[in-house]
Amino acid sequence: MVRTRFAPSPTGYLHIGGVRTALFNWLFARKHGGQFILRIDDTDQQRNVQAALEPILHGFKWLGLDWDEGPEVGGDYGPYYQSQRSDRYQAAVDQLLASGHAYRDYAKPDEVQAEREAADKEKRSFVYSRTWMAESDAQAAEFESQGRQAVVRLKMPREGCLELHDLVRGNVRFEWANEQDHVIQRADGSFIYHLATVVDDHDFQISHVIRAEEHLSNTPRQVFIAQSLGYSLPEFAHVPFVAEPGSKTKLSKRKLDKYLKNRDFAKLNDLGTHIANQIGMTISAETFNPVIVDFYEQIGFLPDAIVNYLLLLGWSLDDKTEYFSRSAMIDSFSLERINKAPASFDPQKLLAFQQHYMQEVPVKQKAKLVLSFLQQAGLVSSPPSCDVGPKLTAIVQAAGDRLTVAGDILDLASEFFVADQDFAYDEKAFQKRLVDDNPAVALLREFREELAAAESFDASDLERMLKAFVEQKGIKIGQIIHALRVAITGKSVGFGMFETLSILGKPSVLARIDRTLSKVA
RNA sequence: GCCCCCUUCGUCUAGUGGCCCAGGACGUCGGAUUCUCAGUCCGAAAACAGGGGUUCGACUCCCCUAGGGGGUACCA
Repeated sequence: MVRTRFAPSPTGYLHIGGVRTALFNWLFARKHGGQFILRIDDTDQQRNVQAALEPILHGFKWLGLDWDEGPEVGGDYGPYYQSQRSDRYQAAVDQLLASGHAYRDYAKPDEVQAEREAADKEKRSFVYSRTWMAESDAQAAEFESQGRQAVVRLKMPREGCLELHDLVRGNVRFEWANEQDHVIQRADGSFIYHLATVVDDHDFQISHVIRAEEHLSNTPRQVFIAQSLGYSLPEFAHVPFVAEPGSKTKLSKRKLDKYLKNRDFAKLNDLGTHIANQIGMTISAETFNPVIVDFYEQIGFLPDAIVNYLLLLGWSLDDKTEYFSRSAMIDSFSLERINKAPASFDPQKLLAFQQHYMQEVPVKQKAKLVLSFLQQAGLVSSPPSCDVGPKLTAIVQAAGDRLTVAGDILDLASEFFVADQDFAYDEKAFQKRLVDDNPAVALLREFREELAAAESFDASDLERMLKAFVEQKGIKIGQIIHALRVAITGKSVGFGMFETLSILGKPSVLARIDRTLSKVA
């Protein structure tokens, strides 16, 4: 039975690199009909674990990565919160102590530190002298009488080596002599991650530990713990981390300033803040940026786009397949095809996937996506009045592929939702197309009358009308259409002209032209 | 310092000794379409880190160097 896990710590946000690792775990479990488990790494967290966990669970749900055991769903192997598993960890430590695989160490931190520095000075690798190792209760009592406190350390082998087969890396070899007597329980009784994770993985019967590459070097000590406890070993697969844009350094949420210097990253970030501002979100770079999954939900990305992009960040099926449905990715996923080198996060490619998936969304559904942005921006009331539905459909239809992210609707179509007297003019466009000696102004005046007399405001009828008008005048369509666009939308760019006229409708179009004409005069 | 891992176009990648004077995708540049902007279509430039081996033959195997990254905590 395949059982995989992802262990988020409740930090209040879901990191994009973490999701990628989680995705691989999820995919592998689903592919083999196994379970995907969420375990909460809250050992060093204070209160508010639930509050800090909520956005993370929300992110998983939004992306469609469901878990079989863990918070909210429970399971037979719980508890799934590390903070509730201390008795298990204590039992493991006791067992290790009893079997001689660990010992109480009464060294003071600075004493160990001194040894470390001495080794450093002599250019040899540090190995703890075990000077304050208590081998008997009597010795322990003596150290304690000196006012010393104990930590529990692993009594690591000092010769031989460990050979491991990693499902991504292949065979890896470690010399035991290079390993320290790592601490597994602190002086205050709390437990170190490595101990906890080994115990949990065993208790949860995890079959495959799929985690970030940074844990590769930590694996020997974990193997030592597991073997000393008599556990059978899970398979390991160390996947490369997601790197910074244009770099090989691990992507982190703390180096935002640096990433913002990357053009593409900055562009994505700007898109986000632009939309956030329009919908009145109060944001800070701490909680709202492209490293955090929530960012994408807030500005109207599609989960499928993100998941597909992340899938290909370090994994590929072959030399041509780019788009994967959920079931296709589950079918074709394998650990063996995960790349060994870190892959850097490319905002442009993410956007390209988003564009592709957005193009596939049916108009009805796009209208729904877009509606919430218009409501948040205060352009449409909630609940919307009943004429909004058809109008929205027409707008989304007219927007076509211009809509990449749902939040784009605000730039694309806000003029359709403001009063005729209130839409704003792009002054540059106005100057270019509508200063009073521009011949387009007279044409506009004339065409206004034709529009007023029009019986139909269907896009196709309007197109026929303008073409006839243009032909009759002996001019090119460009000589009036740009002026018309500015006159009714205030902007120099937009949807197809005839769709725009049609969506606005006759009364609005006439009112807007009149308003513009009076501004020209 | 020591240990471990990694290294194909700007980026994501295909490539498991001859199919590769290296294929695809994003991006870039050029062109076409057009009422603008998108989109779409066509085309171009663009990479095997370097050096030694092994082999009839190396992007593919081995060694070295360089570069990058991770670990080395009473962090996870």
